[in-house]
Amino acid sequence: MIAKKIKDAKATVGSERMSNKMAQIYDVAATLICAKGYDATSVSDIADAMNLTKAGLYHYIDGKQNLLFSVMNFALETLEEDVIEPARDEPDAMRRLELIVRNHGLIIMRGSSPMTILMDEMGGLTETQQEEIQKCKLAYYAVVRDTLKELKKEDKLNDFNPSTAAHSLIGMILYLSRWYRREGKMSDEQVVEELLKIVRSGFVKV
Amino acid sequence: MIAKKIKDAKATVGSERMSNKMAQIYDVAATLICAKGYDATSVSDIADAMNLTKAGLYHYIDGKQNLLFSVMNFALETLEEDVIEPARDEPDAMRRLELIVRNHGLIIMRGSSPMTILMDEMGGLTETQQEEIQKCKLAYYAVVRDTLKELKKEDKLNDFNPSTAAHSLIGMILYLSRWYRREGKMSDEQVVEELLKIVRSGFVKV
DNA sequence: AATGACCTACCGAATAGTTGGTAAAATCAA
DNA sequence: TTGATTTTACCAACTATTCGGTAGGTCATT
Repeated sequence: MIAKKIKDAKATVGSERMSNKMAQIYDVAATLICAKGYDATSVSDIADAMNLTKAGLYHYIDGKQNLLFSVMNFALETLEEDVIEPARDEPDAMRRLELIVRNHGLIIMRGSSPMTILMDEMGGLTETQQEEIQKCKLAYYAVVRDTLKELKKEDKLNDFNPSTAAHSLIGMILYLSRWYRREGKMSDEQVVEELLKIVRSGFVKV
Repeated sequence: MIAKKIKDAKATVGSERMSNKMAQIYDVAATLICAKGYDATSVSDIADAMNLTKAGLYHYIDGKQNLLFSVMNFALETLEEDVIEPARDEPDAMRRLELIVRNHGLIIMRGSSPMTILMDEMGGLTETQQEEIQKCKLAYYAVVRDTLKELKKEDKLNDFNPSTAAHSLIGMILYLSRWYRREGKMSDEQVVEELLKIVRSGFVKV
């Protein structure tokens, strides 16, 4: 009880409350940008959705472009924590591949708007920012490709060019955001199972 | 008779020149929009690229939005002529599937900017226009799905949900525009072969 | 008194689209 | 064929609006 009070008090004192608000801003911005596109979303739109004026919102952010950059970095953190980290901890290449498909697929189907923005709104960034994000994307792509290469070494992969196969696999996963609807017939778990079937029989030697 | 022929010829020359110019406008617009995005491409940008003033360009188009719509319809015509028509003429489901992957893949890798726009810039359209384009996209998707269903009936398809498989396949193909570079190591034909390998071993029973 | 969390009111730049023209080409009448 | 008329293919200049961003203020909390 006392502990809680202290925690609450501390929360009030600045940084946590601040970062709560920042998180909320990122979330609201991501939702809007994901729905309407970066250029079509004005700073005022975001401010309105936050029940702030534009100038009020500018108290928290330092420009529209940097806000987009932050949202994208948030998406990359999610990707790192929920997909790459678990994959790194899995020594078996086959299970690692399945983990990647499952975790990345679920993130997208559960509607992570930052993740969608990460793919669609690169043009809104500075060239420097683009390069930084691109570097992270390539690192992710490398994880997938290396896993496929490892499978090939174990003779568990069909005779594919691992690079093309990795891109194709990622394309398949990312495209989920364009067609999967939560109101539809299939649950996200069911779709993951279907994807895994394709991966198992398509990429992996039988 | 001769007079009519001459008139027709002249009419043809006139309207052909016109539609040549229109085609050129669509092409230039598509290239710019594909490179920078719809919102970030101003009508003046397109006019400049056409060596016209904005007012001069407006002589040919009736608004930015309708121009985008026309470009997208142009992409759909390409899809119809170069992918769907050839597929319709192929009775064998297996070969039909291969034709789709090959033809659609090649269009994208050879840099059809209208095709990329078709996927990325739906938000720039009226709702009515969006619905019209979406209808065509769904028709294409249905062709792929029905082909997969047919293969399943012939017992040549692994036990997939044809709907999910169709989406995944299309996602794989469309993603080509995001990673394939003509300056890279692989030729478009080579990539097509890789995709077909994935399709053959992944979607089709061995 | 100082700081954080806002707001009102504004600015400069850019943009989609229009108006009112001109010069040349195409069409038509004699 | 020629002269008159209409149409085509443009352009310079302008309007109205929107947008990203800022200056300078208020007010409550600390």
